[in-house]
Amino acid sequence: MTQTLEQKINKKLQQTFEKLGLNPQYATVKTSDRPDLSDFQCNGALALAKSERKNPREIASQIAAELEQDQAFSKISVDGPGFINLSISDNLLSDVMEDMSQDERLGCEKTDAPKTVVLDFGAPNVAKDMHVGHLRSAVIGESIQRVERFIGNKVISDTHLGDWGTPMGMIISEIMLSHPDWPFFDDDKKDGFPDSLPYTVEDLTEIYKAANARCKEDESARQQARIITAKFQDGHPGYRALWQHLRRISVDAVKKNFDALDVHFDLWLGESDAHETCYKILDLAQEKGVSEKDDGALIIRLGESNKPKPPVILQKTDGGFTYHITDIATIKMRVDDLHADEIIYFTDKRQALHFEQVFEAAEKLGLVKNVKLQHIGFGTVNGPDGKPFKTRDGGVMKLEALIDLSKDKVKESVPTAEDIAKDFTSKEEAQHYIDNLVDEIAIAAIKFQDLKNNIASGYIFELDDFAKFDGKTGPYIQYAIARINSIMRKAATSNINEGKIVITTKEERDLALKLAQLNTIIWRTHQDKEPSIISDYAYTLAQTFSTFYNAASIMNAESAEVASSRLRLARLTRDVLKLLLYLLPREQFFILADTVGLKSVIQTGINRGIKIIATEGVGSISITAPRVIKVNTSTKFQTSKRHILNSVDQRQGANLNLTAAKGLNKAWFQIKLSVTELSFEGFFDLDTGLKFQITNIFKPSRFTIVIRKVIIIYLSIIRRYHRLNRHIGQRRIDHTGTDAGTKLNTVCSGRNTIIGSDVNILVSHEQLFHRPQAAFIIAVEQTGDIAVDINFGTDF
RNA sequence: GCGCUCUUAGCUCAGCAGGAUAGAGCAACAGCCUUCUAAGCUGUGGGUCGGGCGUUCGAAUCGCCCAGAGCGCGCCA
Repeated sequence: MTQTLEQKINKKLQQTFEKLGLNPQYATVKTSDRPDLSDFQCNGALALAKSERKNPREIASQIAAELEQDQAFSKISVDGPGFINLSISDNLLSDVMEDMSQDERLGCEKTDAPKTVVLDFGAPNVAKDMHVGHLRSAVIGESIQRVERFIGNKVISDTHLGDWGTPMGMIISEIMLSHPDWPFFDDDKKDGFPDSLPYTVEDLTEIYKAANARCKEDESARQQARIITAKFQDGHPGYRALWQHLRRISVDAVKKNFDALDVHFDLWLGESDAHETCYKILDLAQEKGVSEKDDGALIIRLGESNKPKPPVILQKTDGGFTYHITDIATIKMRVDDLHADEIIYFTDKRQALHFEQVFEAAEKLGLVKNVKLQHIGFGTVNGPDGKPFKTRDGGVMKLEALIDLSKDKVKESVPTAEDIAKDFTSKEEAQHYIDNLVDEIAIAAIKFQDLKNNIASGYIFELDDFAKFDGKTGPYIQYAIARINSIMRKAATSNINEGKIVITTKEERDLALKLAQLNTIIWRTHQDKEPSIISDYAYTLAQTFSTFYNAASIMNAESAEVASSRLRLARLTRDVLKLLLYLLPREQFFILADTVGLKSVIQTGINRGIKIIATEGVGSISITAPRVIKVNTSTKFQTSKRHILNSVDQRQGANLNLTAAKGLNKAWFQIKLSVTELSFEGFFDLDTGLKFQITNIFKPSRFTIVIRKVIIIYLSIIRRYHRLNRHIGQRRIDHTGTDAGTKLNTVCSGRNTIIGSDVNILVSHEQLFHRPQAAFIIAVEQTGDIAVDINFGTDF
């Protein structure tokens, strides 16, 4: 078993503490809050100062002096009120990295006392649509399931179906109304019931809705449902047979849903399975003398007498069982049959009181002697108004509706099947590809939203933001993996091999230190049952890697040793990131990671907005136009001295008109084009690529037009072309319309300045992917009105 | 009425077994493509951590009070 860095340091510290006769309880380090001062810090001296009645700095100095002898530390200092700042030597760090990179478990500890952990999450109801709450429960539960398994616990996950209550009676009653002749409803029939039902899960939800509506307005229907519920729970053969079908149809559908989310259960038990045990609970309550009759119901009183809690109701006045007793019975079963050491529930935090009651009652019944019960409550998924996400008409947001909503959002930024048809053998195939893509992006994005925030706090579902690929998102993490994969591919072809890790730069050091935190992170996630710890770490690790990646080349390092070392570090980073994504669980993104070429272009061309920034004069106030302008349309702008006056939403053709107001001496338009976005607006011709054209600048003799960066774009494209070995985009630059009176505006002179009024560039789609942003700066000096038309399209 | 949770940058959120200069992402602004995927990197601006009192050498973090928001409270699950 390899030791993690933190463990190694703690061990050294403990020895020192013991040697000095100090309580080793405080001999722990944590990652430094001040990375400028040290790698790790120990606050033990501050804590000890109180009990030892000594000056904390004195204790700290004593410890520091002792540690000085150890070669493992490169720097030890006592700062502030008594922090011990420790920096470790590069040798130790590289040793730890070596261990980690050769360990299958990436240096992560496995528990030496495996426990049986029962996880209760998902909790769908038969014949009811799943809603966003189920989604959170499932995603969070699945993540914890994977973490627990990874650290070596035995996990039994149970979805705990809602398959037993009054809703069942309501549905049976509703079906009875429309098919009274069905054999299920023959009270005397004992067996030989039909072995299938002509219903789909959609039918069932419709039936439930109808039943619900009926019961809401009609007391006799309600009464009828209650009677049927009682008979059904009591074992009425026909109702039971019908119910079996209902349950199966629902479970099949729910399984499909969960599979799509990559959520899996060991057991599909439900409330029904606890029914028999409920009677045992009643006996047990009697035996322990903790229950009493109150208002006709059998209850257990909870809380202190001066501070009572709402009681648990074991049995209703009509003799029916409540979900209190069902949950208590389920605990008993999990303890007796599954030998659970821990039972963890993942539900909406609004159920916190319910579980408090159930746990306390279970305690009183003597069921929790050898088991730890825990309820992890999560916050609600909220809409833009900060309140629980509802459908437009105020109903509960269904899971499928949410996914559809997300898909629609994703579709906005993904090309249509027609756009990519040429890359596939048939249109159907293209459509299929796009549909899958939209599915995956949408679901992955939803899951990411669920896991990136602290689970207890709920979050606002930002439909506009969630499909973005920038910043703290899943794709960011994945992108780091993609880059590493790319490096490794290249390394393999250029015969560069991994080698011993040596620390030569700050960036390497930072990355290594970050990697060394893995074990702590996973164990903290286990302890807190908080997947966002992993998600957060994955993000910062990817960030640290990006900095490392940008700071120095891996393939072209100063020496072969450094290259080999960096390669190993990169590979280790990738392995860690993959593990983290697995634990989150977000494998979907891997589809993105290793793809190159057109499919990548499509997959990644999401939300690349077109920015239009018009700047007035030099050093003046910047004016920002509406952020995203779709260029299948024309948007008209007028600039004044301070701001754009109008953004007229008259869009036609592929023109973008910029108009400066009268009386301006100088006007600048800086137009940033996001090329991939264009490509998805129908101007993406797979054969000819995309053309930009800047044309029709009025009164060319009267002002200067400088366009720069165009050539830079072009050059970059050439480079990409050679590397990708794909067909080159053509390029044509015309200088028509330039006249002798044109003068160069030095302010924006670049090395590739073109003076002209017409520029055509043709770019191919592969290149667009790699060069998604192009910028033109058009500087205009004039006295009258200016208008610049920019055409985007393939047909000029 | 009783109870639970929350309030940190313009927005969405981290940080909370007390610790040294409160962090990210988005948005804004300025740079960076002849170099391993620019979905990126570097930098700038932006906060009296809802308010008050207390405990402490030291409080976003612990306690009390107040304000605001949300949620839950015996026969629905």
